[in-house]
Amino acid sequence: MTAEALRPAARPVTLEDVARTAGVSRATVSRVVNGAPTVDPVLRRKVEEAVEATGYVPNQAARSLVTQRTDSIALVVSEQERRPVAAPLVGRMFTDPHFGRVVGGLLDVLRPAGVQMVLMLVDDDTSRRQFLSYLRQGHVDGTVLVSSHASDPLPRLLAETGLPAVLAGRPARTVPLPYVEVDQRAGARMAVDRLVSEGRRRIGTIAGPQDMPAAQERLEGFRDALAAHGITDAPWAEADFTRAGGAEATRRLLSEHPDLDGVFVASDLMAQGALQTLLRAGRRLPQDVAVVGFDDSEAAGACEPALTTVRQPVEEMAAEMARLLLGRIKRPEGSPLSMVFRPTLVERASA
Amino acid sequence: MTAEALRPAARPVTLEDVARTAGVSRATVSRVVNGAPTVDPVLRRKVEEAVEATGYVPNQAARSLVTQRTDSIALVVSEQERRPVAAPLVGRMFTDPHFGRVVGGLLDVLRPAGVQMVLMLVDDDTSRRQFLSYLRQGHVDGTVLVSSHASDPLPRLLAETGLPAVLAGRPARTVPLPYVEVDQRAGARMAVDRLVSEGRRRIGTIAGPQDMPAAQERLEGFRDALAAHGITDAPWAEADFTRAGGAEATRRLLSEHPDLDGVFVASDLMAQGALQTLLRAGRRLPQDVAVVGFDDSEAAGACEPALTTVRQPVEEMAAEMARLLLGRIKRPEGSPLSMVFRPTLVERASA
DNA sequence: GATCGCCGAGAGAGCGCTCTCTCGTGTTGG
DNA sequence: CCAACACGAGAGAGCGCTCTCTCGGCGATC
Repeated sequence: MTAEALRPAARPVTLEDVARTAGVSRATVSRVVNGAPTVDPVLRRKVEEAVEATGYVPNQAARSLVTQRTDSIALVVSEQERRPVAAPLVGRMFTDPHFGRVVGGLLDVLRPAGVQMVLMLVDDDTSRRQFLSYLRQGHVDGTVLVSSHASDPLPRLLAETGLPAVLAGRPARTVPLPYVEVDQRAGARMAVDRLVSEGRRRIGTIAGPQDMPAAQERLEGFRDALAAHGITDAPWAEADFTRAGGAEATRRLLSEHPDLDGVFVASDLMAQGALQTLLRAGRRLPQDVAVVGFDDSEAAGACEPALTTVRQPVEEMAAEMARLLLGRIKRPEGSPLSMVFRPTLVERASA
Repeated sequence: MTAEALRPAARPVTLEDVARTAGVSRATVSRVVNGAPTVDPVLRRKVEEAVEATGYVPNQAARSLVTQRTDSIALVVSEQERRPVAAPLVGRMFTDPHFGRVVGGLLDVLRPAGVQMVLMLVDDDTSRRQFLSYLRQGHVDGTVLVSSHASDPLPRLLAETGLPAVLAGRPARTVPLPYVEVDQRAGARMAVDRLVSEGRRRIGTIAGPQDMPAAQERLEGFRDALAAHGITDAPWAEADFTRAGGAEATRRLLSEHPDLDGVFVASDLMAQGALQTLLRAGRRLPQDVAVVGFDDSEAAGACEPALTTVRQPVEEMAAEMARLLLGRIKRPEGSPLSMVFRPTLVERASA
């Protein structure tokens, strides 16, 4: 490696430079770089050597300008507007291990495809406007949108741009965009079936925020499953998908229904809080109260007792989102095909 | 909004179009869009109306091509090479809540600056090469590198590109790049001081992987602090910064030193595992064994008992990295100025 | 009243690349 | 042996934008 190669201040190497050192035209170098088949092997070799010698790297901006592609997509997290006071710096979504799994699953497909991922946060009108204009600027070829609140206008606005996009989870209102999600109702049913098969009859649930479609469906699935077992009483408390929220909601639920012998908690993180509350209330687990979580996060196995939980294949779902999106980028006219994954029950000690 | 505006298939609006509808030249539109001062207010108004009417959004690729800037940076996570078998799809880094806090802190500074963040994972030669060539392509203006392993060649390679970059944490080998980190030794000292002031004398530590500089320094700080208190025996066990690893290492440590009355665990996640092991071994916490963690993650407060821990201001540190990077992008010739933050002790129930 | 200077706007040259079109060469068939 | 053809390579026209340079018009100066 020459000193030249180390100095980026020097004029960057262009196609022209490579062409000159290889003794061919710009067009030929372009063909070689882009793997066109119609190049004489001898010339190809010469060009490759010239590329090597000059340290040439294509300029993405110039390429995008003519191809109208950027080979990158946006991962957009749309959160509820921050409250004016005391909110953490930036949304809590990023610290949720669930989100990390989504990122991992996406990258697993995007990286081999040579597609980069831009991470964006939308949490108010300004950032929403910025994001939409960013999209229209053609800065990314498509979008994966993580939007959890039913009232979020972003899925609709995104659909209206007509640009390729995929949603993480079914939107509250029907929108002409493909989505990927787990069968929430089936998951809740599995949890209830497990609790019932363990002989539990006084079963409650800690539900997620009822302005989130996913949380709504888990609650509805819970109720339907209980009804299917002939149980009409379905006590529940709402929490915010955090550990602390789960603990607090469990306290409320327990004070109103001290005789509970089973709980379906709509996320593992909340289940951690629920277990804590139950233990502190003197319940033995699972003898007195059996608990089933949702997600099968890494923490589930580390709970005390280890958490029986409904597994959703987050990484595979994320990978599928990436594939769906790349497909739509390639053929935008195809019909928006969604995918619903089946959850499975992971049996551990808590139920 | 007209039907036209909704149809992206239609030829996108360019500067030329705006210029025509406003009855001015391209140059003037460009001046208005970029806020140049030397524009007649009347014309400016006309242009703004034309921009509004046409729905014009500047093309980033074209702009980058001439300005040589992209207004985006890369957040690069460099992990140890994956093992060939049984490794999870993509590195575990993303599911670590610590990482989420870093992302949040970065975005907090980048968003107001209008700078986008591209998330990249480097975990083998191929992806490293891809990343470096991505950089040289000028696809991003700078890099924030999260690299934790001492043997990682990436910090050096990154420095050699001469492009703006900031490191999360001090690199093992000195490299001409600014870094941001917490004073690891001081943190370990705070933990030990706390344990000693609680009357503990038989103190061990669960250290992080000793191929990570941060983990090394915490261990060294631990030893130095014990020595300062006249304690020469410093038992320790190494773990991998995971919950399960922390639990396992604690088992080992405890079997060799059953009389331990205090433990400094080099991360909260590992501390969760340590608490579990200690409880299962019949120790009362904190009466029999006091425990101090490191990080002050969200989970620390949710532990049973709540974890006394060394807080590092992750979000502020990340924000500082972003500021440092933006500064270097603006003035690359400035000297690479690093920052070391002071940790604080958060007192809870475990020690 | 002529000259100078200044300010604001337009003209136009690229930025580095892709891609179509054209042309020259080698190959095949009649 | 020549026409028809295939194929590989070069020429050149942009992609949409910024920015320098130039120029017209105006007020100030002598």
